[in-house]
Amino acid sequence: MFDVFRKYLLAKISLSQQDMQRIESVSIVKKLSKRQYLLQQGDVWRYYAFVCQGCLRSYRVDDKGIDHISKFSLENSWAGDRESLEKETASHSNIDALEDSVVLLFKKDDFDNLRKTMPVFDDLIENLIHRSYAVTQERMHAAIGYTPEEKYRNFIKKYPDIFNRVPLHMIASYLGLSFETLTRIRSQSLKNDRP
Amino acid sequence: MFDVFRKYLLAKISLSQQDMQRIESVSIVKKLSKRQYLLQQGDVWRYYAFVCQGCLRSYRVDDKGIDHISKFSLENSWAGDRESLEKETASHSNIDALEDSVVLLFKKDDFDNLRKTMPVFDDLIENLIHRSYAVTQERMHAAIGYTPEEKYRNFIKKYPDIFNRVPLHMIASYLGLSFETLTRIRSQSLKNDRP
DNA sequence: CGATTCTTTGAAAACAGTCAATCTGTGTGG
DNA sequence: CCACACAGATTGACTGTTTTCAAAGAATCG
Repeated sequence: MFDVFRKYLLAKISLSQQDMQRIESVSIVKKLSKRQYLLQQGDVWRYYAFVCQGCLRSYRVDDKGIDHISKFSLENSWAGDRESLEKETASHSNIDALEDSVVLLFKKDDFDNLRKTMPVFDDLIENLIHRSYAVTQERMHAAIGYTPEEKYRNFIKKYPDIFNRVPLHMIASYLGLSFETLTRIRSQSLKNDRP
Repeated sequence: MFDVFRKYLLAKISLSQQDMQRIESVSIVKKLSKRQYLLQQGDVWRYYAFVCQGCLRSYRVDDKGIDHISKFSLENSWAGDRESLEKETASHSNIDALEDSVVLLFKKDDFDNLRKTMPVFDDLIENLIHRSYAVTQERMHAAIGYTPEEKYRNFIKKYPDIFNRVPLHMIASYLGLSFETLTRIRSQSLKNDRP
C-alpha cells in the first residue's frame, strides 16, 4: 500500500531510496471498512493521513443533529483535522469512510521529523498546506457568494471524480443545501444544457 | 508606528533588541486614507502586512458586480492575500481602508529571511497561519451550517469590536446576506433578547 | 428477495431577496 | 452657517426560492 504514496511523492519531488525508506519505516497502514470512523469528535487528532485507496468524508454535527460535510478525501489526497493536530485540542469533526479504504498514518512527531531533515519533503508539505488554505478560501467565497445552482455547477466542474462517487445528499450537505433542492437544480440544469 | 508592532511582538515572544532592530529595519510604513486601496484585483500581492491603526477590508467582486467581503483587519491583525503571495499569481481580491489607517509592510524576501534566522519569530508566524486556517474553516462551517440569525449572533459574539466599527451592510456582505435581511434579523433579535 | 439507502416529485409553508420609499446623521461646498 | 448631497439604516409590500413534509419510485446490498 505504501506504493501509492511512493508514486505520489515521486511525481512531485525526487527522493533517494534511503529517504523513501525512512518515510516508509514510520508509516502506519490503516484499513477502514465502509462507515468506519477514522476520527470522532471529542478525540484529539494526532496524525498526518494520506488516503491510498477509497474515500473519506470529514463532517461536523450541529446542535440539531444535522451533518455538515467539510471535505471529501479520495485516494491520493489527505485527511485529518489540522486544528486539532496543531493545538492538541478535542476535534469538532468526524471522519469516516464512504467506501472500504486504506489510509497511511504518520505520527506527528515522526512526520515533523521527516520534514525537518528533508527539505524537499518539507517544501511539498508546506505547499500542500498553502493549497488547502486556498481551497478553503475559495470554498468560503462560493458559500457566501454563489447561488445554489452556481454552487452545484462549480462543484461538478471542480470535482467530477467526487461527484461520480458520493451520494447526492452528501454533496448537498457539502454545499449547504437541502438534498431536495439539489435534485431539483440538477433536473433543471439538465434541461438547460440540452434545449 | 513601529511601536504598535513591537508591542504586539513582545506580548507573544521575547526578542533581543538586536532582533527587534532587524525587524524594524526592513519594515515599511504605509499610510492609507479612507477608501484607499492596498491591493487591487489583478495585481500580485508581495508583502506581509500588519495593521497598526485603522481598519481594512478584503473583498472580491463577483460577475454581477457585487462585493463579497472575506475579511476585516483591525489594528493588531494581519492583511493580505496569502495565495497571491505564495504562488505569485494575480490576486482575486481587493483590499481597501475603511478608515484612515497605517500598515506595516514587509517584503516577502525580507520577511522569510527574518523567519529563517529567528526561530521564535518563525514559530509565531507559523502559529498565526494555523490560526487563520482554523478561522477560515470555522467561517466556512458557519456559512454552510448556520441560519442567518445564527450567523449574525455568532458574528457579534466573536467580533464585537468589528461589529461596532463597520457599517451594517458590510457585515451583511461578510455573512452572505442582503442588508435588509440583516436589519430585520437585528430588530427581531432585540425583541427576543428583551421579552 | 427483502431491507436499507438513495433519489425523485409534489404541495404547502417559511423565508430571504428585491424594489421602493423614508429617515437619519455626517460632512462638504456654496 | 446653512443647504444639500451622500452614506447608512429602517420599513413595507411583493416576488421568487428554498425548505419542509410526505409519498413513492429506483437502486444497491446482504
